[in-house]
Amino acid sequence: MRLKRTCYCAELSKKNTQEKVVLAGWVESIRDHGSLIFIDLRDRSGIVQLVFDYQRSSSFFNQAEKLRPEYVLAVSGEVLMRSPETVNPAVNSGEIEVVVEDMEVFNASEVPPFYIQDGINTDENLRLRYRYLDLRRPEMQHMLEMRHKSMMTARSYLDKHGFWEIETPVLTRSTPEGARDYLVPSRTVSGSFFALPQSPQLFKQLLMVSGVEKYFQITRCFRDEDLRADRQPEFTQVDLEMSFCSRKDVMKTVEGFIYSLFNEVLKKEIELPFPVISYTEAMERFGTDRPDNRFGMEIKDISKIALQSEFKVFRNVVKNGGVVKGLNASGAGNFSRKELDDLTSLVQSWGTGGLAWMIVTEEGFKSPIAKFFTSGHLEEIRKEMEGEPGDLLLFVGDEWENTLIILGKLRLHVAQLLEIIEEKDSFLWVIDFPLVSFDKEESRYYSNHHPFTAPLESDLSLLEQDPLKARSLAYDLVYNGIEVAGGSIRIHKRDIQEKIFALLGITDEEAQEKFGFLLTAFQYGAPPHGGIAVGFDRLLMLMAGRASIRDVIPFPKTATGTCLLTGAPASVSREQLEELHISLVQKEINEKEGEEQFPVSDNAES
RNA sequence: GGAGCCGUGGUGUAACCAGGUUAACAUGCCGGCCUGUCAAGCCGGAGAGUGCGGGUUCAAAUCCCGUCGGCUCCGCCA
Repeated sequence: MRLKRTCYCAELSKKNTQEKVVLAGWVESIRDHGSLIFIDLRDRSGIVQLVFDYQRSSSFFNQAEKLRPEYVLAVSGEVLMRSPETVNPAVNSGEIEVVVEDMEVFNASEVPPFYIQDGINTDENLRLRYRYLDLRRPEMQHMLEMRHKSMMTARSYLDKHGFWEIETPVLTRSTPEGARDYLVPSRTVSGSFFALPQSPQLFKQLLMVSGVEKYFQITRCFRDEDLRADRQPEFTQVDLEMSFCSRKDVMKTVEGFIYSLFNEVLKKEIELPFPVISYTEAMERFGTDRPDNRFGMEIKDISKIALQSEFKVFRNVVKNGGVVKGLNASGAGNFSRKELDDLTSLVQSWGTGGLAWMIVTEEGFKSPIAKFFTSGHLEEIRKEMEGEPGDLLLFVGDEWENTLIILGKLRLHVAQLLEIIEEKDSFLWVIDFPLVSFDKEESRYYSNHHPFTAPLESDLSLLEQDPLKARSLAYDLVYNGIEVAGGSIRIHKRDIQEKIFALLGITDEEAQEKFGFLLTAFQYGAPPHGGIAVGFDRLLMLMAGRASIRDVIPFPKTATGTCLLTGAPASVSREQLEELHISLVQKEINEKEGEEQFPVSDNAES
C-alpha cells in the first residue's frame, strides 16, 4: 500500500479547499467524458467526486479509463471548490471535488449482482447470498453504525449505573419449559448434549447469589422455533439483573437506558416515565397484553345492555357468563356492505361466531340488529361507545378472554385500514401478569414468564386457592404495540419456590435434576433480586423504522433458519459424526448422499 | 405441521388469466464518440428460452401435478 488515507470522503467540505488529501474506497459511479472523467468514490462515510483531467493526470489517465464500479483504490489529490453551477446540493461533499494527482488501484471487482444503492428492490435471496455487498449499501452501513452505537450506549449507561458486564456460558444445559433448544453433542461425554442458551437466566441469578449485585451482558440467545419477520433463531439481548431491588428499580433502569438510546443514537427526546398498566387493564382496554397506544379506539363493555335486549345471541352469551364488548371505528360509517362482510369473516377466522355492527347516523342507527334494542338502549350504547354520526360500532359477544383478544386484533386491523396510527415512539409497561396459565390439553399449570418469577406478596394465598388469579411481579416493556423487553422479580425463598414447583407439577426429583444447582445456590444466602432482558434486535428494528428484523442483523437467517451466505446448516463428515457418537437415521443418510457438498466448507474459518 | 404470495437476460419488470411470430422494456454490461457531469449524453453490440422435474397439447413462460428456494401469516415462540 503506497498511498495512506488521510481522511474520509464525506468529511471533506469547502473548509478543506486546496488541501492535499489521500482518500481510499470503492468506485460508486463513473461519468466518462473522454478527456475528463468523474468518479464518485465511496467509503463508509459517504461519497466525494474525483476528477481525472487528461491534462493534469496524463500519466495514469488510461488507468482511470479502465476503472469500473466497485474497484478499490486510493487516490491523492487536491480539494478544490466547484464552480457554483456545478455544485451538487444532494451530496454532503457536493461543494467540492478532488482533482486526482496520484492513484493506486488495490483491486478490481466483478460486476456486482445488484446495485450498491439505497432503496433497491432486489430478491432477498440475492441480498443474503451476497450479504457483504448488501452491507456496503449506505442504509446498511447506517444500520451497522446504529447497532454499534446502541451497544456502546448500553455499555456506558449500565457501567455508569454500576452494572458489571459478565459473560456466561454458551455451552450449557437444556432446561425444561420455554422454547425448543439448539443442541450441541458432547464428544467427551458420549450421548450427552449441551444446549445453547435461550437466555442466561439461571446464570444471572447465580451471579446474584455470587454477590455481583448488578450484572449485565449483551448476549446471544438461541431458540429453535419457527421464524417471523420480527423473530430470528439467534438474537441479541441486553440482559441485566440486580439484587436488593424492587420492580420499580428495574423499570427505572430500563427507562433510563431507553432514554439514552433515543437521545444518543437517534437524537430524540422521549418522555419519562413510561405509562404503566396492569395486564387486566391492558386486556380490558386494548384486548392484548402488548397494547399499541398510538391511537384510541379502546374496547368498551355493553354486556349489561345486551342482557336486556331482544338480541338472543348477545343475551345468551351474557347469561352464560360471557361478555359483549365493542369498539368505535370512528369515521368508518361509510364502510360498504362488502367491507363489513370482510370484517365479519375475519373475526370468524379468528374464532368467534360473528361480528355485529351499528352505523351511527344523524337519523339514528343503521344496523341489522338495531331492531332488537329499544331506543333507550340504543342511546345507552351510543353514549357508552361515544358514537357520533359517521361512526361504525363493532361488537363481539363471547367468553371474556376470547372477546377481548378478537377485539384487540380487530382494533389493530381497523386502525390500519383507517390509517389512524400516528408515527411516534410510544412506550408503556404492562405489569401484574397472571403468574400461571392453565393448559387444558395437558391439564396442568405452566408459568407465564418462568418458574422463578415471584408472585405479588398480596397474592401468595391465592397460590393454593385460585392460582389463575395470582399475579406475578413480571413486567413487559411494549413499544408501539410490540414487546421489546420482559423480566421479573425472582423468587429467592425456598418455601415459595417449592410451592410454585408443586403448582406447576414439577416434582422435587425433577426440580433437583433440572436446576438443583440453582436451588442449592439459593440455600447459601440468595439476595432478593430481579432483572429484565431487552430484545435488542427488535428494539433496533423499531427504532430504525424497519419492517424486518433481518434489516438490523448483519448476517441473518432465512425463514427456514438457513444462512444463504455460508450454506449453514450443512452436512458433516462421517468421521465428525462418529467422534460425536451420532448416527443419522437411514432415511436422512439417503437424502444427504444425493446432495452436493457445499463448496466453502473445506476452508471455512473455524 | 398448515395457508397464501413470488420465482422470466447481471438486476427490476412485461408477456401468463383467455397456450401460437425471433420472449418485450428499462437499467446494467461490452465497444466507440465526447473537458463539467453527478440516474451524464449520443451511437453500436452482446446477453435469457422463463427455478427444477414431469404431464396435457400439433404447440407450454403461459394449463395441470410434483419439487426446490425466498417472503408473509397461523401453529410454535416472549
